[in-house]
Amino acid sequence: MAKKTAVSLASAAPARAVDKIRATARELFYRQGIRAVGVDEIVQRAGVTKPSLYRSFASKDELAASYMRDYEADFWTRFDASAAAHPDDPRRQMIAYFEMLSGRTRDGYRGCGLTNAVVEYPDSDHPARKVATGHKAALRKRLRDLAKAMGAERPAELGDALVLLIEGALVSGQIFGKGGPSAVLAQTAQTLIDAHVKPARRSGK
Amino acid sequence: MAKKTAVSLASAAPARAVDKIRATARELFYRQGIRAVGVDEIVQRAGVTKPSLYRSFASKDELAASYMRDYEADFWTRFDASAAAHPDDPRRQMIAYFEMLSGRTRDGYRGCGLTNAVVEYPDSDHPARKVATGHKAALRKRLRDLAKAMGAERPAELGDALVLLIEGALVSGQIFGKGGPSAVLAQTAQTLIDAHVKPARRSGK
DNA sequence: GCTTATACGTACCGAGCGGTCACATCGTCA
DNA sequence: TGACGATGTGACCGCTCGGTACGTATAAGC
Repeated sequence: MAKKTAVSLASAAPARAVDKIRATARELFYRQGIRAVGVDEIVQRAGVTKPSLYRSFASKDELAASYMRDYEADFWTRFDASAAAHPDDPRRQMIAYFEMLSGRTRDGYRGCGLTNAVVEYPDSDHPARKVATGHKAALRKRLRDLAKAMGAERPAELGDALVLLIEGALVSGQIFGKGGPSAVLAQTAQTLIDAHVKPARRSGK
Repeated sequence: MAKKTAVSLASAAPARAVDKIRATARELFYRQGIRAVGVDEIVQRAGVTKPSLYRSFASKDELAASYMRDYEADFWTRFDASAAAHPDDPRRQMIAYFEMLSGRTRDGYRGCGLTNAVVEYPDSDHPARKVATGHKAALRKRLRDLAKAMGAERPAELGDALVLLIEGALVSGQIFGKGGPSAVLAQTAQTLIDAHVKPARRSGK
């Protein structure tokens, strides 16, 4: 009842099988890990059937790769949101991201889906791992560009230091849980930036 | 031939089944991940049989927990070696560890077995995860103590910053491989320590 | 020499895995 | 009305998973 026509009325959920699969796989893969979740569980929780899954995805590995792409898109959405809050101030952009991340990695955080996938699949040929490592390379470049924009003396070094810090926060969140070391995240980033962006023309603080 | 009596002649290898299982499981679990390795593969590569495994370990999960304990012992061996090289100089001890770690996380590094296990097993009841998180808590405390010994103004904060850095290096090593951000590891640690251990009485540099 | 305990192997189990098949059903648009 | 695309049904595949019942070799102890 009341669930009829009007298919393309923007977000008037048609709820296609493939979309339900993506959403469910995403939730289960992220929460429990990719290897730990079977395709049967996915289709059951999604309320669809296995042939529907394999009509849209060539294999479980490809579904995992698709999950990676979706996760990556969300990552950049969050990352860009921090940047958009402070236009023309790369330093504040960076700190804003770390503050957001500090909050995110505190509670029942399960880490970064992309980092977790790299850990789960050491084989560099795995489609999910390829997406994940590609994203990390892009993030590394982005941080280096940001470091350059901040006026760091050696941008590549500051960028890499921030990579280490971010990955550390991502993984420490799920190791230590609530009272974990992520509380010092933003302050630590601040310290590193201060050390690399020396004297003249510091925007924040 | 020549492989008879003399069982307890110290290290005159009797090569018991359980030892071969531990060594093989360790190698496979570390390289491929715990979930990715079946008990059949372990016993086959170890040259033993399944009942031999289950006579020494209650389950695969318990074997994984045993692997965690072995890995942890090796971790502390490496950690203590860095410390022993610079007695009575906590600052140099810490830097020495980071330098060693920077080298380790460069080549075909597969990350920290303990961290990887936490990622693989999000369920906090899993025996392997319990060992791993227990170890990480001990490491955190150890770093805090070291920060205190260095004379840090806020030891807990420096300790936690170093936790983030270490975990970041551990996981970045397997994400980025050879040219990864671990190259800046020791320098970054130095920067953080310098910022926390303020003016008077700095040993190194 | 016979027993006993220790250490190990052969063969097997039920269940779940990822993946596929032929066919039935439903709603949509022409 | 008829054809089409998307989905569900239910059965099935070969394989691998973690785990076990039971038989066998060996070396020490009396």
